[in-house]
Amino acid sequence: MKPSATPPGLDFPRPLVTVDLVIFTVRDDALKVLLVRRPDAPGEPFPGRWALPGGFVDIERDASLVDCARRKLHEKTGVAAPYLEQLGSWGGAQRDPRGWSATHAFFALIPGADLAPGQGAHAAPAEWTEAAAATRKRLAFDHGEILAAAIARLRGKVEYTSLPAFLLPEPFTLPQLQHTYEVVLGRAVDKSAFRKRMLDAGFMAEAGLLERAAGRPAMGYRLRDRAQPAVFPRTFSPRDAEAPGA
Amino acid sequence: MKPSATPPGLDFPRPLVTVDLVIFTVRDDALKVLLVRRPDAPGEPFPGRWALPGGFVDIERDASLVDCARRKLHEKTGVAAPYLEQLGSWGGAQRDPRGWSATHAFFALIPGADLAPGQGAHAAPAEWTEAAAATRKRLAFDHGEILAAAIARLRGKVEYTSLPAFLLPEPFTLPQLQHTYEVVLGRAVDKSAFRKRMLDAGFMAEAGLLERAAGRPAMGYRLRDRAQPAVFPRTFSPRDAEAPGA
DNA sequence: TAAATAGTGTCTTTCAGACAATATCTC
DNA sequence: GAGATATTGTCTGAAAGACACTATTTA
Repeated sequence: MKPSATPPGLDFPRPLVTVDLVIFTVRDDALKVLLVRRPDAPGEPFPGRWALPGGFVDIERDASLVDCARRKLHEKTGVAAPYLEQLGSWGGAQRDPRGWSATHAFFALIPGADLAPGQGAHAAPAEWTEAAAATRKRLAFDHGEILAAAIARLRGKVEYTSLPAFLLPEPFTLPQLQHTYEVVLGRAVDKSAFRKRMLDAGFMAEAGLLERAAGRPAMGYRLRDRAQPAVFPRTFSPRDAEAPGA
Repeated sequence: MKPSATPPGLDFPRPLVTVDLVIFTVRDDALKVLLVRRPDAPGEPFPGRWALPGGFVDIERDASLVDCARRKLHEKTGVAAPYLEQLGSWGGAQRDPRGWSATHAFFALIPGADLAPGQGAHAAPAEWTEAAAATRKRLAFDHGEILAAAIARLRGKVEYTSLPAFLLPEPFTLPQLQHTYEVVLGRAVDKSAFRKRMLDAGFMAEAGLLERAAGRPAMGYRLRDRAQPAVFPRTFSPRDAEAPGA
């Protein structure tokens, strides 16, 4: 172990350091985000309030910030290797009553099918909340602001990336993917143009025909790269050119 | 003042928290970034190495991370209100020999004309380095990685935003702006298409004709909003669709 | 008038959007 | 065949890229 005495030159107060997660999925035709309840124990800030899942960085266990995020995500959802992207950091004297704190926010996309209702064997009660409804809740800390930034980033990127593909279990069909886009964007997109764009981008590989409940079977696809989304040279509807994340 | 005793439940070791800056400007037809030399004092990590400007968050002085970034930027360059954007955060057990540390990286764009050579009345020797050359130096900490991320973000965003306008002193002309784009992108862009795009985006206001050394005077422009860049619905050259930041 | 730089016009190609038509499955 | 869903084809309009042309200054 390392010596516990603070080296000279470093004996000044340090901020609290946390990692928070905005975990998205699409379920029941709606974009949902995972919220947890703050504990009610005495001394806890924002008791009983809804908050983003997260917590302090454990410098004994976590080798890096991303490791910490991945660990917390796995604890909450049971999902091991989702799409995970850094959203940004928020820090200041006022955001946590326990003192100057800085949080590193990540956002994750997980397939709807990966969510058994009670999954994530963790203590705090968690709930999948519709994104629009979640922004209207008065969340703990500055989590309302972080959530809003995450939704803006997701919506913005969906206009010109293949991000929604990470919200679907594989293999998926083009109509399913289109539906996911429409749910996240909140508007309909043209079928023909959509298919041309997706197929031309070349980020999917065919994975055999999939039977459907009714109608013609659809081609199934898998992602060629589960780590990085494809980027399109144009946004979907030029009429509302919206900003990218960050 | 607040009690100095650590409240119960918070008595675990905390990471070191820093802010680092990637400060860009365009000067002498090149994209440049500000580097500083690490001190040579004993106990200092990476003595004598080049590094990004930055340092520890001072929880007494800095109300927030952005405040801290703005303060350090002003100390180094004398520039008060530049374009400042969060780049991301890097944290882990290995990046600083003094212990588990997390840095919040920002990137700033400042006009070339704002740089008197010796400006920024600060101790450490600082130097404007060509961006490409800076990436080849062996920087302290993980600053090489941070710098690479900043350059990628800048290049990516320049494809579809008005960011280069923040690298010019006002008022500026369209040919000057085009030249700045070309310096950052490292390739020529078509004059006609460029002008159409910039003028249609409507982020500039006319500011009177500017005399030039030779040739016809050019219209001067000012930014309507010095805080936010304009976003174009398409990238410049569809042939290389490149990713946005973050 | 020549040189230099700023600004505009025109043509072509590309491609998203709209929407109609066709294909393939179940019942 | 009817209904449902998947997939493809065709037309059109808007806009970017290429590039030639015009405009306004100084020497």
